[in-house]
Amino acid sequence: MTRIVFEKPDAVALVAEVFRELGYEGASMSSITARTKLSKGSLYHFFPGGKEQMAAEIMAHIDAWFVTEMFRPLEEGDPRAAIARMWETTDTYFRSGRRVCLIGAFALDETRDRFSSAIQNYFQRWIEALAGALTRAGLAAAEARMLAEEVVVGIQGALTLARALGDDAIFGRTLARLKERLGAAIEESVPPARII
Amino acid sequence: MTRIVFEKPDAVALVAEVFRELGYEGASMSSITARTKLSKGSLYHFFPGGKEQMAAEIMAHIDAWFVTEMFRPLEEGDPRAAIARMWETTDTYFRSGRRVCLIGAFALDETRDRFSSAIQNYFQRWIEALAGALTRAGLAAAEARMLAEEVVVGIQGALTLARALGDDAIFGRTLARLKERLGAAIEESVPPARII
DNA sequence: TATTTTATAGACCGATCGGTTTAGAAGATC
DNA sequence: GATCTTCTAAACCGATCGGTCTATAAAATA
Repeated sequence: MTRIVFEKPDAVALVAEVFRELGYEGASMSSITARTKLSKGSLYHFFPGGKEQMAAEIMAHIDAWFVTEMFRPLEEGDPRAAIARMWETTDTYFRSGRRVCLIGAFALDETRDRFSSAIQNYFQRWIEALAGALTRAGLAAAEARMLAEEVVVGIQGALTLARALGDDAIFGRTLARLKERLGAAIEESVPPARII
Repeated sequence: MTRIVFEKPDAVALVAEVFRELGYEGASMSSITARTKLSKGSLYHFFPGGKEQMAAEIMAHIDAWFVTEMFRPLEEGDPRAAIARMWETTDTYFRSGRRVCLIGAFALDETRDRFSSAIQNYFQRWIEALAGALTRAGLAAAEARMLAEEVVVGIQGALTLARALGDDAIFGRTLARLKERLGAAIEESVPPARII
């Protein structure tokens, strides 16, 4: 028999796609083995805690990726550059609306109760990181916070509607609209010194 | 033994709440019987087609409700009044963000493939009905369409984030923001005759 | 090359899955 | 009140569930 060998990071990524497509409850062990080609033996070798551990590690992996690629730049880097990068990262990560947000999907059913703190942390950090960047770009804290919330809400909503309507274009339009709105808000708030 | 008697409309509503909480795959027959107090006998009497029929009838029921309470008024009634009513209906129906959108949740995993046309119709009609009302209120068709899309996207995103953050307040804030934006757009487009 | 560790394949387990059937209670019709 | 239809309760079904276990192949270490 032909034996296929996997490394754990690959296993995490492969299983993640199955959860993304089928949801936590919808992803049965047999569907995971069928779609990833990982046998049950391999899966339980990498994830002795079973489905729950798989989901937990996947979420941690996604979170870590967003932290380095998006959150930390927003928190620490040049705000305008980091925001520009955020639009690209978002569009690329979600494959222009064709890929659902696993963490957002987990939030909707009772799967949320299993992973509530991971889910909460992810969205909270996204909103706060973006709000921080907007504040450093010159916006008032309250306005920055509201706009950051609007952006993350818009991204999640657009992902839902892109799937619901079977039309990715809505994701691109939403991203463009949000980008413009943020750009306009930053423009308006340029410090007086530069206007005079 | 005490026998509990149900009528079908009640059965639909009760089962709907279970799907809402657990998702389509997460809602097992045993969890449905446990939460609704409907026995398997009753459930298969009302829904001989099993889970799939339950979900289909629930979606049809939700759709019909939205048609009479929201879509038709937007399509046919006074646009400003219908839009005002829409904000109230939305807030009430989704219990200020504590209740998820079942149709939106179904859109995210492969449950979508079972009910794709019902899901698509629901969101398409919402967007088009609202765009129609905005057009009749004086907006250009393209702007109306964009704003309508923004509103439905915002509502869906806010529902996701309300659950994810465990904070209903975001739903109210989003609704208020969208309401204000729509109001401003309508104000701006009052016909010249009324300005002069 | 011998030994040990790591990872894979798949049979196997009890529990639960969605769904069916049967017996009979409650409601409706006469 | 007899009859018929509607509806409920729960035992029951094969299939699938998530998870365990064993044998062994491959890789790493010696």
